[in-house]
Amino acid sequence: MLELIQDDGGVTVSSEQLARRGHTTAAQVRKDLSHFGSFGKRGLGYGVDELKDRLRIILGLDRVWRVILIGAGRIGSALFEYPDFKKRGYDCVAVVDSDPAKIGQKWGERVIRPAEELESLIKELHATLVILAVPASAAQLVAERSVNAGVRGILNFAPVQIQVPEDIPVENVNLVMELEALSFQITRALTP
Amino acid sequence: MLELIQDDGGVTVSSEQLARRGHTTAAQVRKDLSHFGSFGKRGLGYGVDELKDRLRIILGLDRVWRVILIGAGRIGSALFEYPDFKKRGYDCVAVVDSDPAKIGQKWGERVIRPAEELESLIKELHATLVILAVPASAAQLVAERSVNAGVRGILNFAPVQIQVPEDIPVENVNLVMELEALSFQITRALTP
DNA sequence: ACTTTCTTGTGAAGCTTTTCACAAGCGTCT
DNA sequence: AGACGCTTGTGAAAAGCTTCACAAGAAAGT
Repeated sequence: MLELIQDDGGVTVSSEQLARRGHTTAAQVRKDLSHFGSFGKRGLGYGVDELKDRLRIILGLDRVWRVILIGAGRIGSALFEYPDFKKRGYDCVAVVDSDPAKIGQKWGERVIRPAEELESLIKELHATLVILAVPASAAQLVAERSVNAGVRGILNFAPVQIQVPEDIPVENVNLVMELEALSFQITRALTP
Repeated sequence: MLELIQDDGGVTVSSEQLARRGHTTAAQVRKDLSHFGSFGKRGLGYGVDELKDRLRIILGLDRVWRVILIGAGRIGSALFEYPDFKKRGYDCVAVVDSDPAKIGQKWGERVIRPAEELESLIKELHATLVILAVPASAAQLVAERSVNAGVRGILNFAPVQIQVPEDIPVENVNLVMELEALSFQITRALTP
C-alpha cells in the first residue's frame, strides 16, 4: 500500500527513517518506491528533494486540479477555508448549493452558484474533481450528475456508499464510520 | 476487511444483498460475519434486527462513548453540529480550545474550556475518545497529553502522523491525503 | 414425507501483500 | 587502494486475504 511520506530536515533520508514517520516498515517503503523506478542511492538513502519531486509526479501533483465544491454547509465551509488546499495544487473553481438562501453569498471571491448549474459549471470550468459535502439523501443523484458531466473523481463526505462507474475513483470520508472503527478497535482490545 | 452494512427494508437480508450495498462479494460478507459467530439462517439469510444488534455489540456501539472535542475551529464546529453524532452513541462531553477569544463561548449547551484543563476534563468526565481538530503543529503534543490522561482512542484531523503507544488506536482523516489518493488514481489510470 | 429452491458456513485453492535476507553499490576513512 | 559501514533493490518465503465450491440446513410447495 502506498503511504504518505512527510517532509523532513536532512538532505537525504533512509527507508528506515521514512518507515518510522509513516508507521510502516523499511522494506515496505523500499518496495513501494521501487515500483516507480529506482532513485535511491545505496549507502545514503533517498535525496529529499528528488524524492519530493518524484512523489509529486507519481501522485499527479505536478498539475493543478480543478475542483468544484458541492454543498456550502459546515463541512463545505471547513474545506473551503482549509489553508493548504490551494497550496497543494487544488483550485476550487466553484461552489454550488441548492439552498436559495445561500445562493449568491460570497465566500472569499467565489459566489455560491445554484445546484442546477452543476453540469454547465463542470463543463465550462473543466473541473476534474468534485467534493460532495451534501446530505446523504442527495449524494447519489449529485454524484451521478457530476460523473455524467465529465468529472473524473469524487471525494465523498456524505455518509453513504455512492454507486458510480468502476473507472471513477471515489474516496470516502465518513466521520461516524471512523468513530465506529475506533470503537471497534477499543472494544476488541478489551475482549480478546 | 470489515465493511459497513447499511440498514434496509426487509425482515431478512442475504449475503448477496449486503454485498451489493457494500461494494464487496457475498463470500466476503459471509466470511466477515462468520468470524463473530454464525447467526445467519440457511436458506433465508440474516435477520435484519438480529444483524443490527450483533453488529452494534461487535462494533462496541452498545455503549455511549464519551468524547472530548479538541479545537473549536471550523472542522470542530462542523463535527459538533453533525446531527448523527449523538444519535450514534457519541456524547461530546466537552470542547476545549487554546484561543482566549473562543474560551467561554457557548456552543449549544457546552461552554468552550481552556486547553490547559484538558487533562482534568478527561479524568473528571471519564472521556474515552478525543477528536483532534487542531493545527498540525499542536497535534502531537495534545495527543500525548490526552493519552497520558487516560484517553483510549484518537480521531485525528490534523495533517500529521501522530506517534502514540501501540495500544492506542488512531484513525486519521486527512483531507489533502484523500485528495492526493484520488489524484494518484486518476493519474495512474491515464498513464498505464 | 419428499423434492425443490435458497442460502449459510467453511475448507481448499488462488491471489496479493508483507516480510526476510542478502548481493551489490556508494561514500569515507586509513 | 582496500576495508568498512550503510543502505538500496529485489528475489524468495511467509503471511494474509479473497474467491471458489460445495455439503448441510431451512422453509415452502406438492
